[in-house]
Amino acid sequence: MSSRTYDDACATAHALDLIGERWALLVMRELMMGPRRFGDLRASLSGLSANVLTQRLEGLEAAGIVRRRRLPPPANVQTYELTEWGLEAEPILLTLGKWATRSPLHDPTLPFSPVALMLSFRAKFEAAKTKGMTVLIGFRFGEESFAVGVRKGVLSTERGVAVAPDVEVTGTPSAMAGLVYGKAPLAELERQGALSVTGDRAALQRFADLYVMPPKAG
Amino acid sequence: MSSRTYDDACATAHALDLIGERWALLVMRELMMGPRRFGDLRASLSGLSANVLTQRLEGLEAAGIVRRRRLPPPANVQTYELTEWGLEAEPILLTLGKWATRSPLHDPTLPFSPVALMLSFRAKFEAAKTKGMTVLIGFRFGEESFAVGVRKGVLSTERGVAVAPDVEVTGTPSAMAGLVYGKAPLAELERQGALSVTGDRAALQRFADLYVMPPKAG
DNA sequence: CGGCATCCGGGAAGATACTG
DNA sequence: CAGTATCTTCCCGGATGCCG
Repeated sequence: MSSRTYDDACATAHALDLIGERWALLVMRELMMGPRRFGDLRASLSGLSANVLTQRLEGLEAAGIVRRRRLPPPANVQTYELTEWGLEAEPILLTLGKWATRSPLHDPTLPFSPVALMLSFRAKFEAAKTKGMTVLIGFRFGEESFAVGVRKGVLSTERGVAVAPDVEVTGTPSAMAGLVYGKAPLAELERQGALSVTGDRAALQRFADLYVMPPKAG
Repeated sequence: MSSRTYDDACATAHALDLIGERWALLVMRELMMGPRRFGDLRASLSGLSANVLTQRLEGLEAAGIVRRRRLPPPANVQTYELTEWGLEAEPILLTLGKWATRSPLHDPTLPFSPVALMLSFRAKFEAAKTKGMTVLIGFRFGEESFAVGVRKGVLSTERGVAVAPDVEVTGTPSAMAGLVYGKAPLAELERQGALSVTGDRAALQRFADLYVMPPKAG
């Protein structure tokens, strides 16, 4: 792929040859919840310029991590999606995220993409904390909707509108992260208009209470 | 750290801000089995030039991942070691390695550092396969020695000379990888002089048989 | 507008030489 | 041995423009 290789038989080094270039893993992150279009990726990754995105998609496609698909007419648009093997890279993203949560330099006030929020739910989920909890939450972040459920100690996160959810939340991923990770009071977030909630607020709060932040390092 | 940041609240993106620069994760890899000196790192990471290594060590130190320690006289040399939090990054390396093992482009004939071999043992170890096996192996790769043991379904890998091992192996990490991952016949490797073994060859073979390669992707 | 070339400035990476 | 200084090369990031 990249001409600048590590020339190292270690599989970890080879992984970095494949996906160690700037933006590559974040492009993969945005594809983790399903296919996306060129413009979607560009919109979710501010700072990534079009030419670099083109290069990354080419590289990832050549490596067998991303596949491009042209939808049949009348849609006739091109989408990018992860291959099966590309999807298997999810633990890499989750492990990186879990580790960096302890960084003293981490600034949670920066922009937060919807997909990143969903993956963070997966990364920090602990089945042992659910105690038989069952809940289905519908999220709406602008145009993007997600259904998040907990059932029998298993977390499910899917793109799409939730059917008959216990509670529906509209707002920004940042505000939702403030509730879950920053432990901001739900009533306060609603009062500010950062989140608007319809349905079972207590269920949403129970979901947020599943998550606790590890102590900072150093 | 790096002035070129992703400006993204996602913890995964922040991780890449911290350790996403070229060579950073491989420097951390070489520190995973204990403190090392500047020259050790350079020797293990061919292609990494001194100025870049200096920059990475400075950056990792500023981020709280690496600590530099000056040994007291008469040694009086400087060593670099991972902080506690830096050590916690090990799952990142293992996850990357496990994923990349399925890459069709992976070339296992390239140079292989001793530490990389030890970490690969950890990454691909499966307790369920050990079936009560107990074995202690001493490895010697040039100046570097390691003790690798399996006991009660737990793998231990430490730097240093093994005491009363079942079997001792001298050779290169690549040759050992050929035995374990390439399933090269031990007798053949010995005949070629790639490995020299004293002690219980069957125990070494049983250890190698713990490992199976997953199918390539694509 | 989506996708992808092209050009350019700045900065990081890579090789070499040099210093205590 | 452990870095530092310098120079070159190449990648990244931004802008522009071309086509469907």
